[in-house]
Amino acid sequence: MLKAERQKYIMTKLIEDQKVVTTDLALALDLSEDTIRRDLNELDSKKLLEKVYGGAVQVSRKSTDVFDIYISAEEEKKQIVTKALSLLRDDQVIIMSGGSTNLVFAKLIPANLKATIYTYSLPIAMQLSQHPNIDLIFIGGKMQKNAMVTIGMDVIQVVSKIKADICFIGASSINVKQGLTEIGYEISIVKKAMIEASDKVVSMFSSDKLNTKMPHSVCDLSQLDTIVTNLDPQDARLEEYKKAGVLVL
Amino acid sequence: MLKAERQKYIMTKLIEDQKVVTTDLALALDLSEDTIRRDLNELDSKKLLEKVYGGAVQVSRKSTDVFDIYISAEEEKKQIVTKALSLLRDDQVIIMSGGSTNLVFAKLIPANLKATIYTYSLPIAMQLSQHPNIDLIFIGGKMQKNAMVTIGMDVIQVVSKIKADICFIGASSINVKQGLTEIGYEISIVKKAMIEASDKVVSMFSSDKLNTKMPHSVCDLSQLDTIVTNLDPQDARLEEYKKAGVLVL
DNA sequence: CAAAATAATGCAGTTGTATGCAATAAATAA
DNA sequence: TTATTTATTGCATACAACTGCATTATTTTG
Repeated sequence: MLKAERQKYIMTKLIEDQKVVTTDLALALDLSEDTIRRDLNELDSKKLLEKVYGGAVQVSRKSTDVFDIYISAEEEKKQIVTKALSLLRDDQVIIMSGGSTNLVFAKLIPANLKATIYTYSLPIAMQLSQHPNIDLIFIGGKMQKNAMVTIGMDVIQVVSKIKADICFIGASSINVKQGLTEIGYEISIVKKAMIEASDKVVSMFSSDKLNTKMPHSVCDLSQLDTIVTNLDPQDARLEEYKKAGVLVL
Repeated sequence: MLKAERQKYIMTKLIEDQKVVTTDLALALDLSEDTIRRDLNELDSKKLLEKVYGGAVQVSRKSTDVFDIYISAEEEKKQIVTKALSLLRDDQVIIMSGGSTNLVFAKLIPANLKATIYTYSLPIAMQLSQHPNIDLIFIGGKMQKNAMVTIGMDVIQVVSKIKADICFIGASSINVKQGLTEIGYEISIVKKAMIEASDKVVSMFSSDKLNTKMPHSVCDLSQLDTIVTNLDPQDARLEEYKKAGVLVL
């Protein structure tokens, strides 16, 4: 039995019984108590449980943040979205797609901004529901569960009736020739509708998305007004995008 | 045997067994462990699996709980909703209102249940998006931000078109004369629509809601099929409800 | 087609990790 | 308090993983 497997077992048992006992685990897994203790210490230091004399108990939930989604390279994303905050104005109507970059953006929207935001992403809606001055409208439909966004015709229908000032689109892939492309067909058509519905189109992404390609086209560069990346706008890698008429922040 | 073929085999085995062991794979594929390790490293860097000491395991589905909402008296609520799990069947169409009791219910729905669930509560949708076998449909509209639910005509319109087998309604207040009542007008009409749309109506709440009253009527007792509380069904406080024809769990 | 470049594989030596055991320390229970 | 249980520490052993290198396929190029 692998160590990782064993620790998973311990976590499962912990959730079932609310606690685990060192000696019981050693018996059940046919291992020395020392090993179990080492596992418990490890899991404890990862804050996945709390070690106590004789075993371990569940970790008491924190309460500062409403939810707990892992965001890779969060610092980098903060830098990106901070640049985009300058695009926000009071009384705008905004559409936001899903994606962790947009989620970071939602977290950083200043508390005094008054605006109307449409979104179809659950985490973003959760985040924005904490904001005191934003009118929030969730676009319903069938959920794509892993991404926690709604998709399909219901979404398209609602989006196509919005008259938005600006939309913020997450990007899976972008390159000069094909523009924005997506891995999923359904997401691609939703994003097309977002672009149709908005006066201004902004996309935020990190530089590793540059010059990559996915199967389903969203739009070409001419339809993007602004892109925001972690690179300096003067960076050579962005040269071609600027030539195509896109504003680079 | 091609490398690609081999890696496919590894991925298949990983899904079957939840894990793979380096030495076993080397034996089964008649290759050195080094080669297997190189494969595992490759697949790891593609994030298709997670390499661990001795082998590899499946990529950890984000932490079990995606978010972190404080639920008062969670243990009591667990006891209530556990009783209600017996009402669930495969292939049902279900509508769920918001509320922390329903959220606890959502957490405890067995992983093997296959059903379609409509909801207009963000936390419940987040929770259910973790469920492997549920078709989830979110009912969009304007968000009532403190409660994290959508409300208004958009919601009513969608709900009134659903043909549901069963709905689970959280209760603010219930008493024998007025039935279910709510503090907010908008929520009350959404719940009315839910009841219209469902063959069977279930409400779960703790006993402190019994014999209390709010301004806006939802329905009277005759429209409720089942109520689920923390009390023993034989408890005297539930006598009148049973006389009114409600099934008490 | 042959030659060259590239990739894949296995091997040996080294490094790192996991585990159990024994001795000792700390915490709990009587 | 003492006795008992549980934890910690250092150490030895076994095994897994990594490194660099040689060998063999495979692909690319002239």
